[in-house]
Order: sequence, then C-alpha cells, then structure tokens
Amino acid sequence: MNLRAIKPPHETRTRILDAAEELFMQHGFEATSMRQLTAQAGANLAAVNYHFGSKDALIEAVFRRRLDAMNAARIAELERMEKDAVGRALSPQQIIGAFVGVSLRMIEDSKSGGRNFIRLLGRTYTDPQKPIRALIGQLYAPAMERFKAAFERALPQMPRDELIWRMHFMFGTLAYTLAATDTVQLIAGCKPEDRYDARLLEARLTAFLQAGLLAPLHDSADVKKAA
Amino acid sequence: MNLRAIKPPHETRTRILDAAEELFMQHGFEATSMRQLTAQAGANLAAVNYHFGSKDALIEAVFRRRLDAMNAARIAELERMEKDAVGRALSPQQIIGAFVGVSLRMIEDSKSGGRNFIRLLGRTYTDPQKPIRALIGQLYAPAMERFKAAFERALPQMPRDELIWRMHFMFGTLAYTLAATDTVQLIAGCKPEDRYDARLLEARLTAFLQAGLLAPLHDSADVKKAA
DNA sequence: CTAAGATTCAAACGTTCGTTTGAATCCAGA
DNA sequence: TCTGGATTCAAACGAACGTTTGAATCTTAG
Repeated sequence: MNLRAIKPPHETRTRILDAAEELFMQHGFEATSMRQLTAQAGANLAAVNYHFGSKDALIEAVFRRRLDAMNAARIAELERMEKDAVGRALSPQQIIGAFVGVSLRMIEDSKSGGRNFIRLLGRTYTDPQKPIRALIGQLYAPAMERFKAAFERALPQMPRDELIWRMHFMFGTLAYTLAATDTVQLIAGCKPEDRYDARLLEARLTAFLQAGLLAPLHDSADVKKAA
Repeated sequence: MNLRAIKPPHETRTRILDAAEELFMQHGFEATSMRQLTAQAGANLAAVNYHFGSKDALIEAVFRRRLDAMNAARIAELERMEKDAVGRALSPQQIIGAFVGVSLRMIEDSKSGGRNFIRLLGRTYTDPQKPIRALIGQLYAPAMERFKAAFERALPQMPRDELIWRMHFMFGTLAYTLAATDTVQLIAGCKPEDRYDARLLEARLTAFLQAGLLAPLHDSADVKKAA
C-alpha cells in the first residue's frame, strides 16, 4: 500500500524487463545479478523466476519484446516504398534508409528505454554465448531475407556473394555504431554530444553505407581471378 | 617428469595466455572460470594468481601480449609507405590497407593462435566492462593518432568531424567483420569457408571501406545546414 | 651436495550466484 | 463476506566462483 506509491505504475513484469534492458546494457548479461536487477526493478528476488522461469528466459524475453516489432517496422517501411514505386526498383539509399532508420529513430526516444535496448542489441550480435546469437539470428531472419531480396532487385548486376558480403559489412557498421555510443573513444576529438543527433547520424551513416554498397567491383574481382 | 612429457613445451605463463585467448574468445571473460582455464592450460588452479596476480590482470596481459606489436606493425607499415612516397600524399587505399592488413593477416596463421586473439579483440571493442574498453582504447591510442594524421593529409578537403565519423564507421566495420567470423549468420547463404580466404576478404573489405571513406559529402552537409 | 629461490600442488577460504520453498498477502468473482 | 488463484515475500539451498594458504617439489648457483 505505502510501498505501492513508491513503485512505478508499470506491472512487475514490465519493470523487470526495463531494469534488465538497462543493466544488461551497462554491465552485460553475466555481470548483472538477479539481486541487482530485482532491486532496481523494485521487485522481490524471486520475481524473475516466477514471471519468466529463469535468467536465460528473461534475456530471451528482453529481445523478443522489441526485436519482432522492430523488424516488422522495417519490412512495413520497405513494402510501403515498394507500393509507392509501382514496379520500379527501389534505390539502394531507400532500402538502406528503411533498415537503419528504425534503429536510429529508437535512439532518440530516451523516454521509453529504447536507447538502452538499441545499444544492448548492437553489442549482442557478437555475444560469445551461442544460444543468444542464435536467438538474434532467428529474430532477424525474416527481415534479412526481405532486405536481401530488395537489394538483389535494386542491384541486379552485382554478384550474389559480393552483395552478401557488402550487406555483412553494412550490418557490422550499423551494429558497431549502435553499440559504441558512449563506449570506447578510439579516436580522440570525437564529440560525444554529436552522437545523439539522430538525424545527422543517420545522414552520415547512410552516405557511408550507400557508398560502400556501390563500391566498384574490379579490385575484389581481380583477386578472385588471381586466386 | 612423466607429466612433463604430456605438457606442451611452452612455459606455464605462455600456456595460460594461449588457453585464455581461446576460452575468452569462445565463452567471454565472465563465463570463463579459472578452473576451466587452468585445466586447459595444463596448470594448477593457483597458477594464474601466481603468475599474473588476478583474473583481471590476466585479461590485461592477454591484450598487451599482442596489441602493442600489432599497432607497432601498423605504424611501421604506414611510415614505410610515407618514406617511399617522398613528400607525396598517400592514397586512402594505402592507408586503409596498412590498417586492416595487419588484422587480416593474423587470421590466416591458425598455428600461433593469432586467429583466436583477433576474434576476441573484435568483440572486446564493445565490451560492457569499462576498464577493459579503457585498456583497449589506451593500447590503440598511438596508432589511431598516427592514422588520423595520415588520413587528414590524404584528404585535406574533408571536414575534420566528418573524417572522424568515417574513421569510426570504418573501424566498426573491421571490428564486426573480425568478431563475426564463425558467429551469427544473419544473412543466409553466406559460405563460411569464404571467410578464411584472407586475401579475398581483404580486397572486399578494403573496397567497401575506401568507397565509404570517399562518399560524397552533400547529404550529411544538407542535414547539418538544416539543423 | 646443499641451500635458496622459483614454481607447483591439494585443500580450503569466504562470497556470491541462480534458484527453490512455503507461508503471507493481494484481489477479483460468487 | 468468503474463497481461490495470482502474486509477493523472507529465507534458505547447493553449487560455483576468484583467491589464499602453506607445504611439497622442482631448479639452479655456490
């Protein structure tokens, strides 16, 4: 009763997911204890096992809560564009924008905790735990298939294996950019406040990715023939 | 005596570092226990604390063993190029090649365990633990300063903040490419055996990075003016 | 050969971890 | 108001963690 007034208005399940998002982002999965997590969520230690079953199941729930919706939004934006361009192929820039825009827009809303999730997600692509990577890959699979098909339609002259590699590079750039916000400052002189202007960041990132995707082929083709 | 025949010929210190490199890469720092690590190294449980002082100090030693030499090699290759091109500015491709070549060449030598280290390193750039990121940043600082200066000389017309962002993107692409070897297969149809042809990978990656670095400026500049 | 330092060893230390338990409490429907 | 399922709670569980200890065992120089 008097305690209820202190607790945020969310349900316990939601408060746990929010706390997990923040603490997993700050300290990683292993380094975040259930005692720390439930304390931050204002819940009892046993609440996680009651509501989710185990810590691993909580980790999975953290990703399922946001990732399905994110990739659905990506596909929806892609299909909206394809409907607008009746028959005509989309430009690479449009496709790139549909993919990165969803992530970068989520950084801006610091209110819903989406930023925490984006940074956590960017790091988890290379998580050492195989089950976690498998889950991420599974949740991404539908969107990845869809975007690969869109790129193939936009770039019919590009060899398939080359396209896959360039999509791989593009995805890596995005993942690192999302994860490295507030992390290691490898290059001195980088103004951190710049990182949170999502519009400017999106323009910079899109220009970089588009140029990389459309890079001339001959260099790698030479090596391929020589090998 | 009879045990000595079983143990690898390395000293205990080296065997521990090798085992740490492999297990940290496979499972991460927190998920690797000292018992597991010393067992793989063929050493006693207390050996880590005897030779390194603590688990954290071992992690630091793992990175110091390779990273200083790697960045020294990068700087040496850059200075050799600059000596060859007497006064003339280096091409962006040359500078990129000097940076990524050292990493990618290390993937090939599966004998010395360098591949384990490269993949571990790629993931650690975004490690949640702040001291670890700080160590990585400190070990990279001299090389980063040097390469930033080289890019500024090669691209005098590019705004400084734009260059820093593009270096950031390039570094992210490399980090993810190194870390994601054998990890999540987000894009179906990617042949894993391709990933170990370092020459082909280097050509592909360099072409992508060079194009991104030299991407036209106007898109981001427009947004900048509008903001 | 022997003394002394370096290294290895089995054992145990105290702490923290994720999880389980069973009683207490809340809360809607009859 | 009473009841039964859902939820919360304090307490404890066994296991695993990083580290420490002190004796045993190598290694080497005099």
